[in-house]
Formats: sequence, C-alpha cells, structure tokens
Amino acid sequence: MLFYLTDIDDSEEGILLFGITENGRREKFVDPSYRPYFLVLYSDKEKAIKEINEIIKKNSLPVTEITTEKKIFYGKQQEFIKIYTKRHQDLQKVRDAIKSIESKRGGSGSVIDEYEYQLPAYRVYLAEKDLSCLRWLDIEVEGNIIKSIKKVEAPAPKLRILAFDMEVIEVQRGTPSIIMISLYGEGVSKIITYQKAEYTIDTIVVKDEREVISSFIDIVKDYDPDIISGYNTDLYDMPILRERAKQLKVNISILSRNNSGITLSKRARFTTARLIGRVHIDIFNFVFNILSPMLQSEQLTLKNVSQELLGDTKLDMEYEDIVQAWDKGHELDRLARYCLKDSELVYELTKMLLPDIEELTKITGQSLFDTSRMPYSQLVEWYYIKRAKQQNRVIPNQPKFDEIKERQKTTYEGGFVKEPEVGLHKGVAVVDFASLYPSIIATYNISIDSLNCSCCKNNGYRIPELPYWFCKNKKGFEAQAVEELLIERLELKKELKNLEPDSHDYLILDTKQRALKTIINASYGYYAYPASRWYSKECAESITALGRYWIKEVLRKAEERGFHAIYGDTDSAFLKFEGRKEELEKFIKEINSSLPGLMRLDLEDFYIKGLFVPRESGGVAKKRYALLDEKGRLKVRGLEIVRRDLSRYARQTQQEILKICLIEENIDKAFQYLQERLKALKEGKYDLKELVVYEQLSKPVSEYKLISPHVIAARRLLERGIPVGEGSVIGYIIQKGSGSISERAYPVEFADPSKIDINYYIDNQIIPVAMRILKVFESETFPKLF
DNA sequence: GCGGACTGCTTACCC
DNA sequence: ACGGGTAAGCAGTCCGCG
Repeated sequence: MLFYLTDIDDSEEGILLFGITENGRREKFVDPSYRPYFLVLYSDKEKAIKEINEIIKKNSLPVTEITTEKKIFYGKQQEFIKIYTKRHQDLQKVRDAIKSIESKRGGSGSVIDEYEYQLPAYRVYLAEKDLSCLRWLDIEVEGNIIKSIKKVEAPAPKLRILAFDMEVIEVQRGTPSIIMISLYGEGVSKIITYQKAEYTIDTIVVKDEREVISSFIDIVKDYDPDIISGYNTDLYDMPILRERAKQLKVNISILSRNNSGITLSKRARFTTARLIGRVHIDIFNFVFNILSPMLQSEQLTLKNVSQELLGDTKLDMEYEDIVQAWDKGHELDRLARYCLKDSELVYELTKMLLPDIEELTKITGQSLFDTSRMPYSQLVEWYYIKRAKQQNRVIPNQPKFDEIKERQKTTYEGGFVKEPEVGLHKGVAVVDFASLYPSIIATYNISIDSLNCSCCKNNGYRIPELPYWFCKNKKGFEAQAVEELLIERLELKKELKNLEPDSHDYLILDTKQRALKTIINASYGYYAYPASRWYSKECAESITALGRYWIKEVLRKAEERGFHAIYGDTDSAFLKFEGRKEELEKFIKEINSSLPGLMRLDLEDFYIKGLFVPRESGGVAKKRYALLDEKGRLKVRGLEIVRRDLSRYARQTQQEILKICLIEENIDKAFQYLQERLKALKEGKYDLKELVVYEQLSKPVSEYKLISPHVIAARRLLERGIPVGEGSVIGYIIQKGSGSISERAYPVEFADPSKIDINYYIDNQIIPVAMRILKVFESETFPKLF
C-alpha cells in the first residue's frame, strides 16, 4: 500500500506514522520494529562490558541486549558497545548509570564516552530508515502494524490546510477569554462568536465561549485538515485555547489525530504546540528563523509580514477598538471581518511558504512539524545526521553547557573588506563568487575528518596563513555533504534556464534550489556555531582564510588588467570597467579557468554609478554604499535608509537626497530638499509614525548595563503592564524636556504628540544622515550653514 | 567644575 | 538556536585645564 507520511511520533507500541493512503484516507500505522539503543566508546572492551553488566544488574536497568558494532567515528573505523533498552525513555537512565565508569567521572576508565542517547526516537527512526515526512512510502501492513516500509516516488497528494485566528480579551479582569475564532481554508471561511449582530460574512453565533471552542472543534473534526496553521500560535493562541478548554471543560482531544489534544512542550527558549498526527505550523517560526534576514519589516508582525510578502494586510483595528466593539456590541461585523482577514492572510502565507518548508523537510529528512520550526543550525544538523546514519557514522554529541561557553570564548579572522574610495564612481562592475564559503568547503575538502590527516602531510590542500592542511585522498564527511547539495543545486539551475519562468515546473525546481541554498549557506556558520555537533574552529578559519586569499587574488588580478578595484567585501569586488564590458567578461572567464573545483566567479551586474560615503569618525566607511543600475534602480547597502533604528522621516530624507545626488547630480537641489524637509518638520507637517525609532531588546530589560533610549521606553511599557522582554522590538519617540535623550524616550503607544522634540530629530536624525551623502559633494557652491 | 575626548555598550547592518 | 567585520549613537567616564 502507498502511504504519504505527514506526521510521526513515538508511542509505547512503536513509532506512530500518520498520513494519507493512496485512496485518500487519513490513517495511522505503527512500526514496532524500532529498537532503542545507544553507543558506548570503550578503551578496554572486556573490562567495559563486565562493568556495564555489573551496573545493569546492580540497578536492575531495563537493558534488553548488549552487542558490539563497527562504526565510523570521525572518519575512522571504530568498534562500539551497543546497548539496547526496552523503551526509548530508558536510554537516558541507563546512560546516566554507565557514564560513572568514565575516568573523568572517577570511574575505572574502561568506558570513554557514550553517544546517541539523547535523540528522540522518531527522529532516529526517520534518519536511520532514510525516510522523511511528505514522501510516499510503500508499506506492507497487518491491521495497523507495519511489516515493511520503503520510500517510493509519486506525485504529492493535496493536503488540506486550515488557517485559524482567535480574538482574545479579558472579559473578566485577569482572565483572557476567547470571544471569536476565525477559520480559513479551501471552501471554508467562517467566524464563530457569541454575540449576535448584523454580520456580512459567514458567522456562527453560539451561546458562549464554551460553545465557540466546541464549534471550532466540530469544524476541525468535520474538515479534518492535515495542516492547521496560524501566526504566533505556538506561544499565544494554542496555549490560551488549551487553557480555556480545560477551564470550560470542552473536550478538544480531536484537535490531534491521536486524541491527545494540544501538547505543549516547553524547551529552554521556546514553546511549541503539537497536535499529534495533524501538523500545526506556526508561520511566525519560519518567518523568524529563516525569512527574517531577507525581510525589510521593522517588526515581524502578521501585519508587516503579509504586507511585504503578499501585498495584502490586516484590517485596521487596535486592541482598544476590539475591546470597545465587544463591550458595546457595535462594530461587531467589523471585528468579525478583522478576525477573518487574519486567518485569510495566514492561509495565503501558508500557501506561499509551505512549498519551501516542504523542500526543507525532505532535505533534513525530519518531520514537517519539526522542520517548520528549525533555525539554520538545525537544518544543517539534521541534514548531517541523516547522512551520517546513511554512512554508518556515529552522531557526535551536543556540547555540554561548559563546552559551549568555552567555544564562545575563541574567535578567528573572518572575511576581507577592502577600504573603498570616498566619492561618486562611474561605471562600476560588481563581480562576486557563487556561494564562496560552501564552494571552498567542497573544493578544498574542508572537514573535521580530513583536517591535518596523516596521509597528506606534505601534499594536502594547504591553508594560507594557517598550520592546517586537508586530505586529498579521501572525501571528508561535511565536504561531501555540502558538495552534493552544491552539485544538485547547479543541476537545478541549469534545468531552470530551459524553462519558462512562469511555468509550474519552473516554480517547483526554483523552490527546490532555494531550499538547497538555505542549507548550503548555513554550512560554514554551523562549523563555528558553539552548540554545533560538527564544530570545528579550524575548519571555519580555514574557510575564511581561503576566502580572503581568493578575493584578494581577484582584486589584484583585476588591477593588473587595468580594472581599478574600488571596493570588495568577503566575496565581491567592485571594479571600474571604463566602458570595457566585454573585456571584463573575458577577465571573469579567465579567472574562472584558474579557479579550482566548484569555485566560480560571476558578474553580478554593471552599474552606471556607485557612491561611497565618509565615515563619521573620518576616512571612508566600509559596508555603506549606493549603486545605480542601468535601469535606473538604486541599490543601497548599510546606509540609514535601510536601518530600522532611524526614524522613517530621516530615512526618507536621506533616500531622496541620495536620489537627487546620484541620479541628477544636482547638489543644490538636494540641499534645497533638505531645507524643505527641515521646514516641514518645524511646521509640524509630519505623521507621528514617521518619527518612530525601532530597536530590539537583546536581553531582559533588567540586565542592561547601559540605559539607552529603547531600554527606558521598554521600562515605560512594563510600568503600564505591557509585557516586553528579550526579542521585543520597541518603537519609541523622543519628547521635549530635561535630561538625557534616553530619559525623554517614550514608547510610541504612549507618546504625547504635542511634546515631540523636533530639535532632536533635526540634530540627531536628519542632519547627520543627510550630510553623510551631501559631504561627498562638498564644494565651493556648497552652502556653509552648518 | 567644565566640556570635549575617549571608552564601552549596544544595535543593526554586510556578506 | 549561524559566522566575523563594520559603523554609529548614546551614556558614562576620563582628562586637561592651570
């Protein structure tokens, strides 16, 4: 039978597999074949086995079998003692008893270390069997018991997706209560609430909150979605729903497909809400973990993110409006529309982002639930774990707290940044390496098990400036893993060139290559990530050393060929091409023929003009510039225009001045524009929103040594009972009065528009950022007003 | 005692 | 819950002055 796996979990009977059969039925099967075990690295085999047996006997530990097995351990064959337990949750207990034999814990030392005792069972199961969610499996079953299982290829079935959103207010003080739930999916667009009104959308009006929840449950049961999605639902909606259902005694067990309802698991830094058998996707997680670096939004709210990604946004309603609407009973239709719109946006975001999450799921070989919540490090880690299992390698342990702290102390040299020349440059070509660091990993065989190998002491890949070399005889683990991803992506890219950009196939392949890119790009950082299982500072610094070597080579060779190198950062070079486009392209070809392995230099683009600005402290700034391409588009990097910790008014002023200076080269006009903006500000012609500065709290408010404006603003939010802490983005404005700037910082929510300190905005925000551009063009005619 | 210079903390960016 | 390199603002302190 064919079975499409959508979710997976552990149980007493075995691994539970949830999914869709070939005839579209939603089913659950059990695979009892998984046998929990962990590995013991020994120094003295006989002694270790003897001592292990003694400990098991003495403590009556639930061990079912002890064997030995040859594994690959950091590239070398090594025998391990393999200890099986009855239940997966016994692994930890047995390991805790056995670790006392280690010499570092005062034992005899016959045992050196233990491995693979901490991985969740279903995750090991997926990795070992090389399965993953969102793939078709060919299974043989007896009843609901799986007898055999293997992966097969077939077109994916259509998944039922249901997005939801809840409105919660304190009907009674101190108790959050659900007043409305909206649902959105294919053929579903509904509101459930318990106040009657003239609703213009499909609304179910029930008696009370209890019935709101039970109606919601009924619809979920009826629609039976494979995926339930929401925005920030791990931390907000699901915990509240669970709590309210408990208090109001509503049975919500069928939210999951194993009758367990909502399973909250609280880990160190975050909470997740599982609906076992159904997949709860909290879109916020994916946006936060994966998309945030590419987004412009100052805060990752549903409002901003949907505006940026979908070009559609929430309806306008403040929290106070919601409370008012509910208390007074008017504008309930507006509230219902507002609530439904949220679900619709979440649904559209899910439709847009799910294909990417699906591809990542296939690469990590893990569950959709887990993968949708993984940060970059985890994506790389689970991809490595899957591959390590395929190759019979031991999975390295996660470092302990102290080890992480140790790792955090050491740093190493990173990318090379060439100092640019201040001013306006004409005719700039930007060339850059394609995936520089990953291509170095693959090309130079950068891996933990190929570092300073004994076989290549004199003829390995030598690393400039460092006492390291990498093996030329045998592919290392990480290098091979990264190389395969790179090659697969190159092939996809090649195929894409032959497809119509609007075609269905193009979309599919493009999504695949994007997912590959996500993991490829994280492979270098993962080496130096202190909590990494495959941690190697030596590998990380070898990669950056080779990167510096090659970008300097390009800059040097370009100069040799008469292409003046204005600037370069890590993997890019900005070259003056003086109208010699073809010659430059020839130069790139030559460089490429000299590059080893998978390394490749691309022409990023030709630009008409490029502007580099001075540094506040003198000299010229790196990482801050603007380029004007041949289609008249501006590309701005690093300047205040792209920073959220400046007011929008200041940023827009800088942007306009930049445009006038760069496109028109009319400095007097730019200066006039600045005067107009200052005048408008003084005359009060602005929107309060334009003056808000956004800054993120990187730790709890109480831990700050330096009390800066956003910290004071955060304190003022806390004083009024608004919970803010680590991770919160604080929007604040500066008001008139005495004291430091910080003391005059107020959260925008409580700002007094009549007390705005216009002089602060003029002197600290607008003048400095405007001058940053204008200074470049300082001349005789330049007004000397400042 | 004052004001500018300097230092350190902090954020957000680039790649 | 991914790395180093970089600019910049603000608070707080230092330092020279004579």
